[in-house]
Amino acid sequence: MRIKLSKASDIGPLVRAVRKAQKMRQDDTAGAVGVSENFLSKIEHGADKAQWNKLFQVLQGLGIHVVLDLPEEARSYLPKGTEQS
Amino acid sequence: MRIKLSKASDIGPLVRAVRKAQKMRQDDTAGAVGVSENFLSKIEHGADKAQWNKLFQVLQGLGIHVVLDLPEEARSYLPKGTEQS
DNA sequence: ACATAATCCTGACGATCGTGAGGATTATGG
DNA sequence: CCATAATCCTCACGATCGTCAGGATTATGT
Repeated sequence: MRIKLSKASDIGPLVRAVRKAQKMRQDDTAGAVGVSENFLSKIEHGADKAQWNKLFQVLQGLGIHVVLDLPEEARSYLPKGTEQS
Repeated sequence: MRIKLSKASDIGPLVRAVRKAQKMRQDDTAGAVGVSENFLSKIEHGADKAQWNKLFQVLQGLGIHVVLDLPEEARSYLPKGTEQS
């Protein structure tokens, strides 16, 4: 299921949906993923100033893949060995 | 052109590739997007602790779309009105 | 090789983060 | 309706950010 973000804060509700689907509490997923419960709570509510690595950590922990859709013209400037998908 | 991120820092080189494809200097894109040249430089080199909103700001400015790929089970927990793609 | 452009690096500053702990508030189910 | 779970909120603290300014380093083109 692929969803395009239109605002930085759009990521929050998606995180929550996936956690709910996992039948987990903020408490455990936070622990399992390695962030504070406070942090996860703020994220789910759309806090958009979080640090990218922490946020990515949460996404990975929940099994959410991040895909970037970039203009075709950029292809030739990509570092070699860049994976598709 | 879709690329899946495997590390948080993977985003950097992609930003650079798109900027190059635009024939722009860090200087201008930074200005156009509303961040410092220093910030953009660090991002392109894989700085992963940047704030998500600033980073997203750069992606948007460059025309890079962010797509989240989440498990199908999460569908029913999504807030209504969630856009696909 | 040279001159200039473009990028990178460093340090300092104010602003903001993420965490932990504690208490309020809201859901859940018996 | 009540008890408990789950989530949220607030505060203070140390850590880190993003910006600016300046100088170094690396690319580019002639």
